[in-house]
Amino acid sequence: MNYWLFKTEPSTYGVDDLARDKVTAWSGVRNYQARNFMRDAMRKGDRGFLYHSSCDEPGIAGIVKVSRAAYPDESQFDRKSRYYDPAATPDAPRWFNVDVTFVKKTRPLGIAALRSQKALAKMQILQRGNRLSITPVTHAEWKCILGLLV
DNA sequence: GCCAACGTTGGC
DNA sequence: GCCAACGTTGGC
Repeated sequence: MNYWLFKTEPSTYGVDDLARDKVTAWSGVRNYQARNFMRDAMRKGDRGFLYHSSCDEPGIAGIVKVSRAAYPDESQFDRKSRYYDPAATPDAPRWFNVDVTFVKKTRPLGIAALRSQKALAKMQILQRGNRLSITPVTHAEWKCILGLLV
């Protein structure tokens, strides 16, 4: 089983939205590296943190699980969507998404608290200039953060 | 609002 | 294929 971090802006779709929906297609990812993580490396049953960015309290806000492996992202075919991609066709989809299921809302664990942990020094989300919306989390990082949430 | 960092675009 | 310009991201 692998661990991941899903970054999202709570003003668009945050942990409370997922708690309400229970499951959602993690669509709209338009970055090749992040797509490749979903398409090539994510498996059903993987776990992840939900991370809130571009908000008052950036940090970890919830725990999720991957409930369906990658499949073509419907929004790439939708002309009305901001994620529409004219170069994508159903026969040759360019973008993929997994389904993410709500596990639980955590107490907010802010970026400063994360930075204060030596064990998390190399965590991708904390690196300078990081912009990837999906990043792998190591088992050690996962355990460290779970410990902080107890 | 600022600024650093990064990905994408497009001219050549 | 190079690289400058541009747009976006995201913490502060």
